[in-house]
Amino acid sequence: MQTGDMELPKVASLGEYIRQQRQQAKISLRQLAAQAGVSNPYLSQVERGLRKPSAEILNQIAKGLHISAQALYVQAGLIEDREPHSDVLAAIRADVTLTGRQRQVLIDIYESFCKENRADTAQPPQSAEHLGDGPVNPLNGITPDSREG
Amino acid sequence: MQTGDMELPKVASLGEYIRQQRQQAKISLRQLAAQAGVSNPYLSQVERGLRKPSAEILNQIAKGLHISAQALYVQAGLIEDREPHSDVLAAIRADVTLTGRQRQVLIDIYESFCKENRADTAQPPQSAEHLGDGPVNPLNGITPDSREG
DNA sequence: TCGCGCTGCTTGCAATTGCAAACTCGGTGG
DNA sequence: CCACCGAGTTTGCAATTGCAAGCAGCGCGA
Repeated sequence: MQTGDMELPKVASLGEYIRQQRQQAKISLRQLAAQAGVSNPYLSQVERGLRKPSAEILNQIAKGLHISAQALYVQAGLIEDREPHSDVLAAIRADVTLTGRQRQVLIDIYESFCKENRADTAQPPQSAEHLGDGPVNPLNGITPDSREG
Repeated sequence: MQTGDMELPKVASLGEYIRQQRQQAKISLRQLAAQAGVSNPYLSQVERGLRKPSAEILNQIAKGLHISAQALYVQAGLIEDREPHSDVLAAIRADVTLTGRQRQVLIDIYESFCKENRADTAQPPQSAEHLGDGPVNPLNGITPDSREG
């Protein structure tokens, strides 16, 4: 492929995304490289968009970052953006192993994170209104089991 | 040539899957190669597991086969079929609006909750049960549903 | 019998991946 | 001052990807 005109920006955004996630996780490039099982110089090049990592490397990086490989694939433009942001709340509510109190804690934390991010970036990525904006009733249909001490 | 089929088992299943899908679609190798935008010999090698295609090629092949790229990635072992434990973890991991740190916090909290609850039900961690046939506990009314939807 | 087109497979080769080693820049302590 | 450590980067190099060209087998019409 000699005509490499439009290939660079794609991976650039991927690299920026990786770097962003890494810095938010407060770990160094070498640390992430070790956790992901890739070499540090290569990770550096990937983050700057100089190299286009293979799927395997991408997967390892995702593991090292503790994020889903799908998120990276979407960023890399390798798969279509499925559901922009899945129902974390729905999954939490549907988890029968959690006690009502635990459920409430998770929901509170998640919503506070969403709010934090919306205030932080000052640019809402997509329509995230249906999360904390509306009158979300975390206890709807779920009786707070007082079996938890 | 002695066809050493089992010499390269890793990608073999992926290649077989691609070939299967192609034959089910009733198209020739060259046709699929053209539709996917890859060379025919390379596709041949991929189908026989002699080459490990990059994510881009995989994506193009998925497009040419009119199947989801995710299916191919799963077959290639590049993404987990799904988290065996919970939908909550999957949802958290798939949420691209969270930062890595936030994600880790949520995961940690959720897992600690799970552990806490496991201690309640007195279920030991992973144990090789090939010796005694340790079946299920009779009182498990709230076993984590290990089936995805 | 040829030739033609189609199937898939094998062979070199340019380009790229991914790594080990070495390099640069800042901070800390002797 | 210099040694040391950790951050990220640069530099060659082995291994691999992915392709163009060419090869062998099979069915069909003349």
